[in-house]
Amino acid sequence: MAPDRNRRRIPDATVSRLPVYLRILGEQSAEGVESISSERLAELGGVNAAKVRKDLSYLGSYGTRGVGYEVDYLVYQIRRELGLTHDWPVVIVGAGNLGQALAGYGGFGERGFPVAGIVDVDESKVGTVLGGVRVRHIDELPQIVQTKRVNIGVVATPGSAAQEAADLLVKAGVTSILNFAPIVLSVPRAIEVRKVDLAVELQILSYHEQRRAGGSIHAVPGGTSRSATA
Amino acid sequence: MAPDRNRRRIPDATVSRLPVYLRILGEQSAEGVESISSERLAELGGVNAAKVRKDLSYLGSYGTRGVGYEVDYLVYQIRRELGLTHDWPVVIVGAGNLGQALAGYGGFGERGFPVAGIVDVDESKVGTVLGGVRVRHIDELPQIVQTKRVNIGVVATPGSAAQEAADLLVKAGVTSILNFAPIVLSVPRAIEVRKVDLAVELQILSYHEQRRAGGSIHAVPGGTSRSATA
DNA sequence: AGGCACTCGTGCACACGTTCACAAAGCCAG
DNA sequence: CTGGCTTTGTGAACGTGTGCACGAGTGCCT
Ligand SMILES: NC(=O)c1ccc[n+]([C@@H]2O[C@H](COP(=O)([O-])OP(=O)(O)OC[C@H]3O[C@@H](n4cnc5c(N)ncnc54)[C@H](O)[C@@H]3O)[C@@H](O)[C@H]2O)c1
Ligand SMILES: NC(=O)c1ccc[n+]([C@@H]2O[C@H](COP(=O)([O-])OP(=O)(O)OC[C@H]3O[C@@H](n4cnc5c(N)ncnc54)[C@H](O)[C@@H]3O)[C@@H](O)[C@H]2O)c1
Repeated sequence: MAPDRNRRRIPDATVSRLPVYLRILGEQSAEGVESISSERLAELGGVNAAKVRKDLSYLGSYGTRGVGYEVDYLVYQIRRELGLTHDWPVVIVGAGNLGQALAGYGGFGERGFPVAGIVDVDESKVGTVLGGVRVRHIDELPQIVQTKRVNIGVVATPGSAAQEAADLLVKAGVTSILNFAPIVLSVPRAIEVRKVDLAVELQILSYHEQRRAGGSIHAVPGGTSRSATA
Repeated sequence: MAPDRNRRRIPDATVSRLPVYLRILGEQSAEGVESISSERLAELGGVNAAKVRKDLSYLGSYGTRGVGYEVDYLVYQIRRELGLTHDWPVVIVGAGNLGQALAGYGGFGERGFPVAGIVDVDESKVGTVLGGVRVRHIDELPQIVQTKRVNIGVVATPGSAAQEAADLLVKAGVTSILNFAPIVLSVPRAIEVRKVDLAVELQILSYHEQRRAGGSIHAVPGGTSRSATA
């Protein structure tokens, strides 16, 4: 059945850049800019102009040759393609350091991802209020997911509890997971998982630092020439 | 420091997976496992076995055919390649929700990235103690960077202040930046920047959710008749 | 010693992503 | 209407990443 997920597939690399374009276009729109060229958008987004055009071409031919792209219309098209025409409530599992920071961060709701709930096993945390949301016991997870129609879950538990948290999220009906714990989650194939691992990021930076130091161990500050982006 | 330090470059994709292997190997080592095959490591890391072997081959030929890899030795080699043979102190700019969560997170120090300092412009935050580190005024940033030999800076300010924070980090002598603010930083070419943008991650998940619903939800009433003539 | 089972290391083909380069398309001035 | 200028959209070349398939070592068992 429906062997063809018929819609033209947008390359992963492009999907990961569309949110960046979207944010920039939103800012430009707020500043009253009505039209923008791929060149300018590329500059603001720190990418190549041809890449911008190719990325946008996957949405359709929404530019005007010789002129550029109409900002508001492009915002609309990207939002539509990303499924941002309506809110996606999220549920957070784990109300520790990170869960609290996430709950207390207004940027989520603003961008269409309101926190529908936050749950924890720790009784001492249940009942406290974070960012306007009351922490509830993890047993209430299924109920939250169902009544609030939550599709996206966030795992913010220690690594040792992350797989269990993911299992509970899946059982409750969540179909996408954003995982902050430093482990590889095992989930059914149909579940989309994205991982954010700070330790990995730092270790990648470490690799480059180590490599930079290659010849002589001590890095010399200063002396760097500013990149002249206009 | 032989000229041979001119080690062949390791592909980015591999560098980003080495930390994952490292964590798994550490766990295995702690459990008393002495030897591991590429197949098993691939399973634990959620990747393809051939990929594991190819990745590890960039470090040199440290496996034993017919047997596998010696866990502790591999840990040593990966740590060496990633530059994890010594600590890399980091400095955090911005002691808000996120900065506090980061400072209060022990996992950093454990993995070789101790928090050398955390700074903020907000006088009311200066002096408070987070995760054992006292928040200092941003004017003290250069001093922290120099006395603690910090190479890595973390930007955890609002987007509007992130470029300024990055500029100050660079001026203070930092050469790698981990950016949590949702903007594209402009820095000298020599500076390595990595970005962690939660909004982007959520929007990517949104894309897949929207796509999943594709068949049953009619998002576009009548508009844009783009037939699938390819 | 020889054979066998196992697993690494890697050549190769293919998929995916990036960038260049240019014709086509649109706008505007005169 | 024409010519000149700008910018898009995309074919094609190139680079990077992935995964199969298999030769080459290694250890064990008989
Ligand atoms: N805090 C950070 O800055 C940071 C940075 C990088 C990664 N992380 C990762 O994020 C995760 C959370 O970090 P943290 O600092 O918030 O940890 P934390 O220990 O402060 O909080 C974890 C919370 O999860 C709860 N919990 C434990 N088991 C649970 C379960 N089975 N179900 C539901 N809740 C459960 C605990 O009660 C606790 O409140 C960890 O995996 C950590 O590695 C955190
Ligand atoms: N908190 C989260 O869960 C979360 C999630 C995703 C992204 N982010 C991003 O992380 C960044 C920080 O988020 P937050 O929730 O911690 O914000 P926040 O407002 O709680 O904290 C920001 C801190 O930065 C300080 N600051 C402002 N300007 C500064 C400057 N020029 N120099 C030094 N410090 C300065 C402020 O005084 C404040 O303490 C934001 O860019 C946000 O978009 C946060």
